[in-house]
Amino acid sequence: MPKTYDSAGTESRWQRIWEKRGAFHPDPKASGDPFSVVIPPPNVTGSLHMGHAFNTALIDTIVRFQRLKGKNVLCLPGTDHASIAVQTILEKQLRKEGITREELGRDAFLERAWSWKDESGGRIVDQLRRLGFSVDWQRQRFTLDQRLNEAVTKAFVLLHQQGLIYRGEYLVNWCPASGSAVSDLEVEMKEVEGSLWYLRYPITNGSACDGTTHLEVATTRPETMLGDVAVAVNPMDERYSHLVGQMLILPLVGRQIPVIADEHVDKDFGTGCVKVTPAHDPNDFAIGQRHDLPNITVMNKNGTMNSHAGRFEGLDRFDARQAVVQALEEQGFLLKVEPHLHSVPYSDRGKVPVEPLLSTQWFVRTESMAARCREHLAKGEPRFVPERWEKVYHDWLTDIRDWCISRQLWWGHRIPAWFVVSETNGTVTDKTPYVVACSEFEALAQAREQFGLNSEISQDEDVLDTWFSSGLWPFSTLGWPDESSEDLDRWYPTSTLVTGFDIIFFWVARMTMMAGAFTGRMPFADVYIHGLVRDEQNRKMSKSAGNGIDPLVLIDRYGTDALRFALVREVAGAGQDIRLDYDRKKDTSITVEAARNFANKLWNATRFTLINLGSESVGSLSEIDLSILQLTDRWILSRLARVKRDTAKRYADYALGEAAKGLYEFAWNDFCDWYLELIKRRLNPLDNSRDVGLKDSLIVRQVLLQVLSEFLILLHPLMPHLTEELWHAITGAPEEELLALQSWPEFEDSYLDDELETSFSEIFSAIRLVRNLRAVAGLKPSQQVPVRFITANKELAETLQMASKDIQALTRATTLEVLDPNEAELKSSTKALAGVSGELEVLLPIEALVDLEDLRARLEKDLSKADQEIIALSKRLANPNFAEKAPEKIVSECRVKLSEAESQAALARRRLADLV
RNA sequence: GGGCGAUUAGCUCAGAGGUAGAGCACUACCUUGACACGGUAGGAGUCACUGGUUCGAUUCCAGUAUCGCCCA
Repeated sequence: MPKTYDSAGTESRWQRIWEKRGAFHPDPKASGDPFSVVIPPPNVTGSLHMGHAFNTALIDTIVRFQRLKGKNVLCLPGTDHASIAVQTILEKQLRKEGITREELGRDAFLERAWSWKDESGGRIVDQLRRLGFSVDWQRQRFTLDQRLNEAVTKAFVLLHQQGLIYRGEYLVNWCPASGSAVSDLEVEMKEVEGSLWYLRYPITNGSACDGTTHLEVATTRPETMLGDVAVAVNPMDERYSHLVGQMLILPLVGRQIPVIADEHVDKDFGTGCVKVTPAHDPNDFAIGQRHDLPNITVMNKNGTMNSHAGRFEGLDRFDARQAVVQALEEQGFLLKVEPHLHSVPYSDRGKVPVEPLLSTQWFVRTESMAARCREHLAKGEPRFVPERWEKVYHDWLTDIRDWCISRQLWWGHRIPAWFVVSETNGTVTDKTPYVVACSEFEALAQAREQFGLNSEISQDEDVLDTWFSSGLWPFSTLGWPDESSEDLDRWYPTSTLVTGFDIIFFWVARMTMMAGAFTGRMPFADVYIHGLVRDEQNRKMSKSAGNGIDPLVLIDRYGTDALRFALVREVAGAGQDIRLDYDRKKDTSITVEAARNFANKLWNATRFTLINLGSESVGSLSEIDLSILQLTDRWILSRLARVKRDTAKRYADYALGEAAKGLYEFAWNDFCDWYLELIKRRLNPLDNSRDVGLKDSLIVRQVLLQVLSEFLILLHPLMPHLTEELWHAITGAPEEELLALQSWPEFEDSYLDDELETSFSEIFSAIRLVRNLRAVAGLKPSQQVPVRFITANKELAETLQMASKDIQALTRATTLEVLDPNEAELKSSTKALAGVSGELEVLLPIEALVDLEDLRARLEKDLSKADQEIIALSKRLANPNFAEKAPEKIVSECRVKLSEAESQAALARRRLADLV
């Protein structure tokens, strides 16, 4: 075994073996309780980023643990077709070639899309493999797969039958960049430095009865004034109430529009008068509905002005703004312009301001679906971890709006609705009736039945929002709507969903709504919500900001396991974001490096074990009599039992960061720093021949093997490749026998020994005290000196006596004595170095000339610390309220501490006095 | 405007009603038969601020400040 761990070779090898063996391809008929997870399907256009690595590390830790616990685990991978993203990429290609998608035609376009997907869409899947993700690749799904496509159609038809899908003309968020409507969730509000233009709208016939000649309106979007149909004021606004009902002349257009009163108008904004443009603003749309106003759309879907804009027709919306303002100014209608900070809705994907646009779209009626989810939630379904996200989910469901699901795109699930075009002279208008069906054949039959045998039908051109299919993911991937699917029967509802808080609305809530509607159950029992990975400056990583960190770079440098461990270890806090330190110039991360070092530490601990195991089989611990174990062995077994119990609980409770930290601590501190050092004496053949014996040498090897191999199982969910490699190295198991498929070592209460653990921490303190003294005295590590412990505490003395050989070995003591103060009195003659800790005093009776100043300073510091503690503790004990009201346990603890501090102070004083 | 979260060692973060912990960084010593991606020892913090509850608050409560996020 080489001295350092090579992650790259090991990782790719085990990934190959796992997959070749179908290790993670479960049989629905197999035994074990089902445990299932569907992964958040990454976008096929994407490449692996830190968010995927993080999410994967968490999911894989959970599912690998459950697999070890004997569950019948399915972890199902897949990708999402990402309508807008794919279409954007393809249209960019087409633009380069100088053609439009319309010229190419739908079928040819889709053909290209599929070949693009086949070539480039697999990249992210291969990258997920490099994370060692234990998913069932044989069950991999894509949202546009034939079966999933059928599921989407079925879902649409069912919802339509239930009256939960409707078609209607509403103001939607129009993304001019992608040429499609988008849902409310795909719109991001951005604070933008804009302007507030004050416009003068003249009153008809020159003036009103009070002589008012015009009204001033303030607007952030002057170009939309071409579509104004009214000016609204607050009914309580005394400045204007007498003008309500008066007509105004719309500048540039000349249309007469009324002054109306609407209580949603804010008296304090601008002038208190707002122009009403129902076809271009959501608030205005609502006002228009209330007052039965017409809607005048002045823009085309590509963001240019239409014929209603008169002479501005054809101008882009931003150019039109300039032109309209200029015209208003020239004609004296512009009063002033003020800088104004306001929120502008931007399209998530297109990165351009969305345009509220009146158009006919398909919507999902969400209220009843959301209500059903709220009912489930009241019963704790699903359970959110951490809990606080439940409120976020609940509040969104409570104040939910209908969901616009149609997209004017081609790549996606085509809406299964057919217009009966024969009813409207062969064209599709808003009035054209339609039928919804699972196939064109059924649609035609329906149309004939309803509209006569000569009916002609034509399918809606639009596709569905990608999230519509993602909403079905937990059950469509398992075979729904085929209710006889074995997978569905076995693994639905799924156990846990693991995802970032940023898609609770987009995805989690949509899945629960869809699942409620189609399966009557919530799609997962638990939702584990994690934070986002942020960069070294705490910024959210994003493609557009260009601050993403490529996980593959870190994997190449430190290994997958190191990256996984680092990410999980950072996540102890409840759903907080994690910040990854990353040096962009050097492509390094200290956090991941630390995890890599941990891997190397384990590699070497295993190397040590192998060197000492020898070639012959040592057998397993269960074959030997536990009572003949040495205390050191019982101690490490107790520590192991504890970490076994704690880790199982932490994995199961999604306290993954704590699990990682606990394992790290056990491995590095308990196992490597103490246990391995303690047993070296017993493993060493020279010592064996003297006083330890062959039998003990065999036992210690068995314990060593047992502890390490069990520990490797505990760590396996976090560092799967390394543990698989090391486990094979020490057990000699054949390649086909995988650690990933072993059983979790169950916690055994009988191994836990609190008293023994306490004793060992006393022993360790004593060892540290000696080492500290040696360091202070400047003794060379190689220099061996006698050590004398003095304590009045009999139990402590016994403990130290019991471990004297170990202490001697670890402190390089030539001899070791444990004395009580009286005995010590008799023996103390020579000058000695002295140290004090609690009730324990240590003397190194050496003649060596050392600078005693350091020692004095140290003792003085100990003394003042003890004195301070004495003051604080006696003050507290002197308070009658404390003795009365504090729990007895605390009070007695306090007394014990006081007496310890007093003895420490006394010892330190005596030693100081000796140091003349 | 409403809501949520954060504020603890130089950095990144844990923590719990009883005088603060880890990793990294730092200092000194050490190539000792697993490991220098290592070992041993060490230094380092008014737990953001102000009040309240309590025998006792860094921890619970209220408010303030700063930062971040979500919703409108």
